[in-house]
Amino acid sequence: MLQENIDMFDLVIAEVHMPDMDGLKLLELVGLEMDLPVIMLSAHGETELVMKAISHGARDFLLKPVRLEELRNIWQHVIRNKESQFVWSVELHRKFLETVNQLGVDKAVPKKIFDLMNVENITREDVATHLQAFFQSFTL
DNA sequence: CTTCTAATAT
DNA sequence: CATATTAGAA
Repeated sequence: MLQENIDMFDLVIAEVHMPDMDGLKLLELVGLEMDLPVIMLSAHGETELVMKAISHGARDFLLKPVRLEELRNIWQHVIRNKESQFVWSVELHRKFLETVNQLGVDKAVPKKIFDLMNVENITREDVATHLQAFFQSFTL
């Protein structure tokens, strides 16, 4: 599945002990052929095993039973690295300001600014957040 | 149902 | 601090 559809996966969580393929081998394969974080899973926390997994490139090592919280944390880390954080360059901010002025401060609402700016890789939410921060800094 | 916005989380 | 996410209002 991985080899056919890399794009569909963000994260691999693999049991160390598997019927046919050794979890460590999978780890090596994935690490070698694709750029996916792999998390190893096992019922036993033998130091040797854990260290082996880590040194083979595992991002983390989970012990069964896995608590929901751990899973949550890991997922969030993966997401965070995956989607780079939006950054307001000086030019972008300039454009933003122009647009706001053009609309009139009272009529400047995220959707309108967003539509008018017409910038790639930007979302309405990005604009909304920036607008919020902008007003906030203004009232300081 | 979409969008806004204050509050809150990261 | 800057940006992201959420909740509840509009």
